[in-house]
Amino acid sequence: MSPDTIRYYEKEGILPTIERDLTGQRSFSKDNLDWMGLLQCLRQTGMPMKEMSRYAQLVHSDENTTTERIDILKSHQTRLEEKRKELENCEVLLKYKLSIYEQKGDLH
Amino acid sequence: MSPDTIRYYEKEGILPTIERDLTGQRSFSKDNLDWMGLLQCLRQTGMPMKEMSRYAQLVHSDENTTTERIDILKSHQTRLEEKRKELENCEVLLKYKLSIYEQKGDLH
DNA sequence: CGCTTGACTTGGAGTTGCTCCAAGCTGTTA
DNA sequence: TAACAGCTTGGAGCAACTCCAAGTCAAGCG
Repeated sequence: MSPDTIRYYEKEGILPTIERDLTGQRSFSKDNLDWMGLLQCLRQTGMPMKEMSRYAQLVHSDENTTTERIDILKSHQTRLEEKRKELENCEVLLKYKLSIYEQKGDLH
Repeated sequence: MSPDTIRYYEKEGILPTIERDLTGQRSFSKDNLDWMGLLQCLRQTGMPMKEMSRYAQLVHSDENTTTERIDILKSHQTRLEEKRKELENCEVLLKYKLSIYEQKGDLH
């Protein structure tokens, strides 16, 4: 995660305000790093900011928000399924195109 | 593909200017549709516009651009590999989180 | 010790890739 | 005939970064 991205996430409230050392630079706690790992994982695989934001809100809430959190994670699982299918389709198409280029050398 | 996206791709030169019928609406040829299918496939799986743009340019070029086209497609294959790994990591993490929610009910 | 290099800090502007909007035209269906 | 769906346009808006200039600081090197 780039410092720019971190600042952006802080501003959006998805990351907590991270502690600074004596010179004013961010110093990440183990907890911070774990949370950032999860965020990165979710974001990389296409969860929208709004959903991550909501999840962060739930995590920091006092109330029992377990069921909604589970809903969010499960709906992300189905998103992963779709992404996997897209990847597989694309792989098949690429292999086909490449096999044609190897044989003949022209076809878009 | 939404009409908005199509217009955008036309403007960027990734789609050719598509023929219109008597009433001025786009009428897609089989060729158009094939090409759009490929674009959608590549885009969904994370190829940047610039690269698609370059590929489109090569396809419409008179010269023999086969080797560069192959390079582009192969480099996209490795991109797919990375994406697959990201998906798998995320899947593992989600399963872990969900298992914990099911047991205990709290952990971000 | 001084100097350079590199990585961070800030607010704000710029970029990518759509996505939506208002206003208008066309063909279909009731 | 009237309403409706779906297209057309240029241009505005949006998500999620990404880059920029100007500045601070710590470590490494001669």
